[in-house]
Amino acid sequence: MNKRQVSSEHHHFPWDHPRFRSWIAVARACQLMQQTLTRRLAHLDIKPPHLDILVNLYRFEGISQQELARKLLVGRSNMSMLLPQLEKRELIERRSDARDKRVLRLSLTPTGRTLTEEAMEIQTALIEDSHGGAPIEDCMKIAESMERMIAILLKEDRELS
Amino acid sequence: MNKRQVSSEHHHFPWDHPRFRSWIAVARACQLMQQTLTRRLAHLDIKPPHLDILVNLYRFEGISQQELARKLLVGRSNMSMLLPQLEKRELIERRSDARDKRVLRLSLTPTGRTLTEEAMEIQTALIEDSHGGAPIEDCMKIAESMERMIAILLKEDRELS
DNA sequence: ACCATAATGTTCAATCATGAACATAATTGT
DNA sequence: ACAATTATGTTCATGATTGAACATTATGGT
Repeated sequence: MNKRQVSSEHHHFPWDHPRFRSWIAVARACQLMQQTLTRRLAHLDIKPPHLDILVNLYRFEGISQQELARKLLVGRSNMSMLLPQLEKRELIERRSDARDKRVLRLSLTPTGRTLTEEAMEIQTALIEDSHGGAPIEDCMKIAESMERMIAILLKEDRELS
Repeated sequence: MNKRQVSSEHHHFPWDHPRFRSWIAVARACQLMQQTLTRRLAHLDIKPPHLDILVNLYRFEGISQQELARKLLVGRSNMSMLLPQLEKRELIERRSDARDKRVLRLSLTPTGRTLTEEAMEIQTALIEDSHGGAPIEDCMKIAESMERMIAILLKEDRELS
């Protein structure tokens, strides 16, 4: 059915659109995934936002707070609130850059690295579990679709700044 | 040992797993979608959580707060916080059920209905935009995958209650 | 009928995320 | 060189979400 026809008809509801239904499913799956991950991480005393940070520090040693915030699609102020907590727990370190005195370079402590590895195991296991043995090719196609969407949405983002 | 070392059979880092990368993409897409939707709804003075509520009231007239919370995968207390706001703005009504004096039956006011229709247009348009003309069949496959995941995760949910 | 249990909704304190306003440091244009 | 602009990080007030404790009402077992 044609998009234009659909949107000009009288008796159609958003939830009758395949794209709409599909997107609702994606959103609900994300929500559930977050909640389940929160439960499974509870015994490590970290939450999904912390894990996101730790994984990125694991991957990109020496990243700045700004870069980190951009990768995570959150505000800088969010990092300013969360990172000192992780620093107090001695999971991460913040050292100021000699060249640019504005930036703080982030890295994991040995303790933080160990914790991150444990947490990543949990996350990976959850992702495997929740996929229930679905074929890898499906995953790849989903990833493609999502990355296209991300590109489109980021473009809109940048256009209004 | 080289961090970047990856065998074709065994993935050493989470981000080398197709499922992991795919899931990260899904999560980021959701995040961006929420942020964009928040911006596009701003002039109506509602946010995505409010829209979720309104759409469900549009669809399921007379639903209770408990049922609504279950559909939205949020806590009952969340509804107790948000619904009075919408009621004060005269977008919804809450009438107590005669048969069961515990439950409050929810419905949209005419104003609320109109606002909901406007907001749903915006949401539908955003979903269409962000998909960038991807084929409907891809959407359907994604929906299937997500619904399978939702089923699996809900099962785990119920098992520990 | 009666007591125990479950279901529904509210309140409250705690936590998370955000944007605006701010301070400091770097960069650019002239 | 210097003023204007941009970039980085912090602080603060605000709003969203949660879970626990609570009050009220239904339901079930005896």
